[in-house]
Parts: sequence; C-alpha cells; structure tokens
Amino acid sequence: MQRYTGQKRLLVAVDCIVFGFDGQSIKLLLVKRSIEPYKNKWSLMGGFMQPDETPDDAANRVLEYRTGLKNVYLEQLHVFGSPDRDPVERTLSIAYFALIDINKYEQQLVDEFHAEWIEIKDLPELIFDHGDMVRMAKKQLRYKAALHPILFHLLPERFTIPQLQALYEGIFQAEFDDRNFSRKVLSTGLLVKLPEKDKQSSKKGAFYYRLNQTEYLENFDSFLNFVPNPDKLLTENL
Amino acid sequence: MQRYTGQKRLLVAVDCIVFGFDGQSIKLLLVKRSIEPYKNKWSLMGGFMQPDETPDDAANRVLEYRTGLKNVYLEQLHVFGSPDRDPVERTLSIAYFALIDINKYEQQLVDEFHAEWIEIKDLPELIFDHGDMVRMAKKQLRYKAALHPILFHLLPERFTIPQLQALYEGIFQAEFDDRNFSRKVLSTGLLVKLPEKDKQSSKKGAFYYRLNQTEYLENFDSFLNFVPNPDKLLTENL
DNA sequence: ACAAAAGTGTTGTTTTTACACCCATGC
DNA sequence: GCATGGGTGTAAAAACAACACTTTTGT
Repeated sequence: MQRYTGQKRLLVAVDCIVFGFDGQSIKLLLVKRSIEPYKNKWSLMGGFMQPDETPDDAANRVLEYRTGLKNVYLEQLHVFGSPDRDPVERTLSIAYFALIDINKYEQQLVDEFHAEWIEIKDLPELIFDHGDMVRMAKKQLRYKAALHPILFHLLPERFTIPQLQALYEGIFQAEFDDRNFSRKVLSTGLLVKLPEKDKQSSKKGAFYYRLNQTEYLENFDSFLNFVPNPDKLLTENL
Repeated sequence: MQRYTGQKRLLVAVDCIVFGFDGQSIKLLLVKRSIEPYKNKWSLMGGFMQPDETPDDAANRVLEYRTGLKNVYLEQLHVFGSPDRDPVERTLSIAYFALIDINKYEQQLVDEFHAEWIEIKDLPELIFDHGDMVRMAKKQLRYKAALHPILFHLLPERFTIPQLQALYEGIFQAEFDDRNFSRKVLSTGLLVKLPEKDKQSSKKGAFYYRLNQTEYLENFDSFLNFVPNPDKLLTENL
C-alpha cells in the first residue's frame, strides 16, 4: 500500500452542539467529560472519528450513542483546529450542530451518560474551545432559521402555531405580532392543519399542525432578497 | 507527553476553490497535479496541513505559495472525508473557497505551477472528489453573494456599476434591469463614487466606484427577510 | 357573562418591479 | 447628428406592519 511520506497524521474528532426546545427556552445537551484531564467538566458530546467512517457517519454515531436518536437534523458547522486546542494531543475537531425534538430524548440517558439539558442563557464554562463552537452554532442556527424552515425539527410532529411562534421568539429574542406571524407561516403552504386542538394553553384552543414533508423539501431554499428570481438559483447551474 | 491511545491518526489536507472574474466569465484557478497517481490531471490547489498550523493558516499558505497573494477572501467551506476519497491513503480534506481579483494574479505563475484559469462553464474532469467540492463552492458562493456583499472581492479596487452588474449576472446566470440594479446597489451606501470615468466600454463612460471599507464591515450582515428586525440579530446574544 | 388567547380583516407604508425617457459622448 | 450605453424619474404592484375586532371556550 502506498502512503504519502513525510507528512504528519493527526487525531480527528467530531463534537455535536445539540439544540432542544421545551416550549419555554432553548437548551443544549451537555455531558460531563469522563476522562482526564478536565474530568467532570462540562463538554459537548464528541468522539473520535473511526477509520472507516465519514465525518457525517461519526457525528451520527456519536449522536445515536448518546441520545438513542437516529435521523436527526445534523449539519456540519466548522472545523476547529487551533494547534493547542486540546492540551493532551493535537486534535482536529469537526463541529456539527443538531436539532432534536426534546421529547424524543429518553430521560434515562441523562443518568447513563451524565448528560444534561441546560438553558442556553445559562451555560457553564465548557472545556477546550467548545464555548467557541457553541457561539458559532448559535449564530449559524439563527442564520439558517431566518432563511430556511429548519426550526420544525425542534418541535414534536404535532404542534400549534403559538408553540411555533414561541420557538421563533426564543431563537431570535424578539417578539413577533401574533396575527402577522400565523398568517405568514400559513402562507408558506408548509403546514397541514389537523382536526384536533391543543387545549392546554388557552380556553379557545389552538389547532395542531404538522409539516407537509413534500412542500418542506421543495421549498427548503425559498428565500433570497438581494437578487431577483429567487428560488431555484441554488440548484441551477452556474 | 500524554496521548490519546488506541485512536487512529490521519492525514489532513486543505484544498482551495479559487474564483476569478475577467469581466466576461467566472473562472476557477486549477493546477495540474505534480505527483502520482493522477499526475498531470487537473486538480484544485491543495496541500497538507502542517503540525503547527490552523486550517486557516494552511489554506492561506497554500494560496500564497501558488498565487503570490496575501489577504485573500477565504472561507472554510466543508470537510470532505469519504474514507476512499484519496486512493493513496486516507486523507481528510478541508475545502476553502477563495475570491481573488484576477488582475492581481501574476501571469508568470501560470507557467511556474502549471496553473490555469478555466471557465467555470467548461471545467475538465477533476481528481478525487474535487468535482464535488467545486459544486458545493458554486452553491455556497451564490448563497453568500445573495446575502452579503462579497463579490467585490472579485473586482479590482476601482470598478464601474456595469462591471459589477456583469459580475452579478455571471454569478446568478440571470439578467438584471440596469436601472434598478444601479439604484439598488447605490442605495446600500457601500460604494464611493470616484471622479474618473471608464471610457472603454461606452461612449458616455461609466463612473468608477470603490468600496467604502467601513460601511462594508458594518453592513456585512444586513439582510434577512423572513424575520423582522434584521441586522444585528446575528451578533446579539441568544 | 366574562376573561383570555386564537385567529381574521382592514388599512397605510414601504419595497420591488417595470419601463419611459433623458444624458453624455465618440464617431 | 445619431447611435450607444449610462443613469434618473415615475407609476403600478406586491410585501409588510400595525392594529381593531371577532371567535371560541373554561370558569
């Protein structure tokens, strides 16, 4: 077998910034590091890339191992590679951000892995450069969410418009006009109205909706402002 | 010195997708690979990451070595890590895309490094997964350019509005209304009118402009559509 | 009947778009 | 003086924001 000679090889890890939403606030899933140094300090969920994996494979594996969840919304964020970011040994880390429905997360795993959902407003100090990763992930989440309908991944299959609005308000730290919000959301054609209502949070009750999967996939890229003829631009040839 | 035991280390490279614009068409700077296998096949400019470098350092180094240019607009795109992407040995590649003023590129380097500016419409087959990298870079360029004023990096310091329009039309493969285009661009306040005109391409002549560096930095994130209160969203706390 | 939240209708404002037309200049 | 692009003016259309008001239902 051939090899490239004279080049140094290095460790590569993946770290996942896992977002959740409990109806009130945005949270991150953190774990306590199990090995020295920094044992028991807060950390993102991570793991080393294995020889036969792609980076996406590795991130999915880590996520499934730690949360029991498959088919999670997962997006490669950025490679962090400062030579001294890990004091043990030089390690490159590919950061991913994930959006999961917090209700699907098995509470038992909190104990098993010393994991914890922690409000994003009140994060503890994190090891290595994980704080930078979180900062970038927050920024990217807003960026993406402003242009694409990704926040649905943080909600259960069935949700109400007011729930969706609370989520958007949490993410963007802004209050939206209720009436305009629901109209705008509905006008996208992404939602399917269900017959039942949620009676928990109001007397009148709010109808449940679910995502129209087909529309979701088709309209994922509908956005743009600076340039006319939006839509398909990103899929067409340059 | 401590080490993580039982983990495989791997090679990490950077590859740069370098965009240029000659007034007519969008081009990529490609090189002929100098080593076996695939010697003399078309390739992106790349190199291995060195022990003391960050990925950004490595990309800048590769770019300066091959083009002689510093302070180029460079953005990390994506990590490509399919286990068999390089037949010689497993190698992770961090892809970067770069925007350079094609006029600043020294023509002599074309010879020195067997580099070539090739129209993006007419690319040859590339080694490894470089074709995928280019595809993603094209998409990302459009995406970013639709929301942020980055295309100026492809132009000389002084440029005319019609030149800028030709560039946008090239990138988005669409025709824009001249009158609306110039008004829209001017309304951003990003451009400073210079006293001279370019008389090359028309009898009346078009005024030269340059970028207002301060405004550029301040307004880089001004965009957004789906969510009210645009601007500062990305820099504020979540 | 009343309070409280969901959701619809209406209206004024701003942003886009389309396009007529004027401007400056080289030939 | 006329052809050629550069650039301004204007009006119609579309998108957006603000907010009055109606609807539903638990107490």
